[in-house]
Amino acid sequence: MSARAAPQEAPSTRKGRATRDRIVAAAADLMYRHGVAGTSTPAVRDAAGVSSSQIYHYFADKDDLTRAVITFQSEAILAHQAPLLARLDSIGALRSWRDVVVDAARRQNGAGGCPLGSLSSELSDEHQWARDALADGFTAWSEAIRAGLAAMIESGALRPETDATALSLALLAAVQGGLVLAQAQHTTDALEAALDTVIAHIRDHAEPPA
Amino acid sequence: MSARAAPQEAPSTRKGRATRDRIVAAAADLMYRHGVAGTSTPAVRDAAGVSSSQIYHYFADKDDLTRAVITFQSEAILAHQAPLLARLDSIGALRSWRDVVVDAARRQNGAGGCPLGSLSSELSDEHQWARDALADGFTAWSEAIRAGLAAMIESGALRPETDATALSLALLAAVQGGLVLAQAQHTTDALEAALDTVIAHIRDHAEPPA
DNA sequence: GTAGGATTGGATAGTCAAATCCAGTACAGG
DNA sequence: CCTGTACTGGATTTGACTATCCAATCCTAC
Repeated sequence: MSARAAPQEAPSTRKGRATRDRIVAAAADLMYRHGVAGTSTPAVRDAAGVSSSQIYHYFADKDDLTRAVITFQSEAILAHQAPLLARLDSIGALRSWRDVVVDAARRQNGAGGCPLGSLSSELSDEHQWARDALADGFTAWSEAIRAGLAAMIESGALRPETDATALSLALLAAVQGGLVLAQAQHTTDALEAALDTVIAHIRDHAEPPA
Repeated sequence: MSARAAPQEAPSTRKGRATRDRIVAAAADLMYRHGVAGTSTPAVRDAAGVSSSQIYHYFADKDDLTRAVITFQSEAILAHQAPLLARLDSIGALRSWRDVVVDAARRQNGAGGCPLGSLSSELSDEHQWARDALADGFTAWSEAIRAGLAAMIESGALRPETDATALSLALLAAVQGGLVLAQAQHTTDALEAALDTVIAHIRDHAEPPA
């Protein structure tokens, strides 16, 4: 019984899982740096140190591997940001989150953009399955931001009537747009301007009157 | 003397110019819908109704054609938005511009994203020449927005100390990020939230006190 | 330890895109 | 008109990539 017909999500042996993970990690790295179309399966094979057949043993085709990469990147971003977003309790904490995002972009001169945003831009129009997976990733991300803002409302750091949903979307859009521009302009100016503007608006409107 | 060695920017005959323009327009359309990597030269050939050799008569290679497409899209966007941006004289005019952007995105359900943003996301990391051309396009765009805001300052619609440069970058980032999210989520919610937040901030801070 | 599925290696079809070649046609200047 | 250059058509070469095949090896359960 080969896995060919329907590659399993989880290989049954420890070694199999390790191989599968290595393939996904290598593919994620290459696709982040060169795009999906710019990443060939031979390149993934070499980077992961496996042979061609492994890839097609664990994944039905390149699309299936790409889907795994989308999931991988969604989880990586959330794992990285969730701790920060879960601890939002003041405008200062929001600014700290801003600094983390800006510093990350600055460290690589804007190169790469957002792992999720880049994939979305390349795949969303073309593949329904990709758009669904990417929309889920973005929704989880904006939801994490929204939850952080909701906690700030709860704690009294923001006014009760604050529209946390709209503001979380505005913040996420600021991140995405700022990163797109950082990629082309090699400056985080736009990213900073966008985030600072939204955060200033939150400060002015959402902070309870002294 | 063939044009092969260094394809001229402008064919000398009327017919040549028409052919070249047809190729660029077809390539721009295909690359907008399917990405650069997803657009083959045979596809461009068929869409433009020319033969393979025409493409390589007018362009050194696919990269050269892509460069022409970037220029084409930059000019198309500016041509479309400049009239609106040149006439900014009030917060209401800014909101009208916002509506045009949002309506355009809504009409296609977010599909396609920004013609310049998509190209940037795909090419900026990989090709220096593309990043330069795209950065120029974004700079011209943000400059047009900045000039509009500057005119509002001039006319007294905004306070003199308003940072038009930062706000123009924030607005452009809001557009780019909102369109990225619209592509994946098939909603203009994030685009609207981001633009509305920045515009609200401008209203609150930049309008002169009554 | 040993049987049988899980995993691995590498060669190889089959497909398609990028770029070139060369022969033929259209057109502008004299 | 006529000559040379601009332009056009389509076959073709070359190379890369996706996906498959099958034999060999490794593990794990018994």
